[in-house]
Amino acid sequence: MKKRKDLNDAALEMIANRFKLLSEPTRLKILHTLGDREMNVSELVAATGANQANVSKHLGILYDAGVVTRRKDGLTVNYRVADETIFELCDVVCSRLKTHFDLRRLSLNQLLQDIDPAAE
Amino acid sequence: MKKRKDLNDAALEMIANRFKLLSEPTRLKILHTLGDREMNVSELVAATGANQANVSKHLGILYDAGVVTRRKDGLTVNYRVADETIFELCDVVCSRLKTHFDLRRLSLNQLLQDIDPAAE
DNA sequence: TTACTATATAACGATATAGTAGAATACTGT
DNA sequence: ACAGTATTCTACTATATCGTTATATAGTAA
Repeated sequence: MKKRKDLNDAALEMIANRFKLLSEPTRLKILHTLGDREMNVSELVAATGANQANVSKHLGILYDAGVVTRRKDGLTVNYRVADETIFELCDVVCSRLKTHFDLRRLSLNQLLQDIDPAAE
Repeated sequence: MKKRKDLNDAALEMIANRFKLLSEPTRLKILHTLGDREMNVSELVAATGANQANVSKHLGILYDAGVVTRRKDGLTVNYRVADETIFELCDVVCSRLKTHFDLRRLSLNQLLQDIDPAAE
């Protein structure tokens, strides 16, 4: 009983950690810049406009979490997204945000029409 | 072009904020305790074992983000999950974690068998 | 070896936020 | 009005982490 509770808490913590990975704009930008391609750090720095050390740090975090793979090739290190569910998660959030905004826009239009039915 | 980049950055930030909501174990616990029911703060405090002020604070955060609705009834305040995509997101993460562990278990079994084929 | 490049790491300041204790608010019943 | 209860709000501490600068490491080429 206590054990089960602990297990659940541990599971919740793992799930939370997964979400925390995606809760930073810079990391999301790196992941979406990567897409399904393989890119090295310099390319990611150029594409994202972020600081090199910062990009490297975030890539390290993503690598430790198993979200990206790393392939060393001479001087450069190539990264690639290893966990496709990342994009699935982002899609769900995007859809949700979109419908949210659509609903708000509808409400706004309704409000505007209530205020001045003649206007278009 | 610059405008589009800014827009994208804004979008990424909104998505990141959405994930940040789910990146705290206590909030996840509250949401999963709620499920599809309506519960008041005291019930959530009892069910989660968290501090009352803490539960209230997290509920406020979730309310501001539109994840839960709030219905006042006399002394108590009843909360309910308003954004079902939350559970969809958690499901995706859970599946991912499960397959991850399954793969690790398979690798481990393979390793054990490689070491000692006679053992079962 | 020396110079150069790509990446990772260390150390630091700034910021954000979780959790908590206590005060303040809102409602109910007497 | 008064007492009691449910909830929120207000500081406050502790911790985590982002971004940055400077440095270290690893590979390449001369």
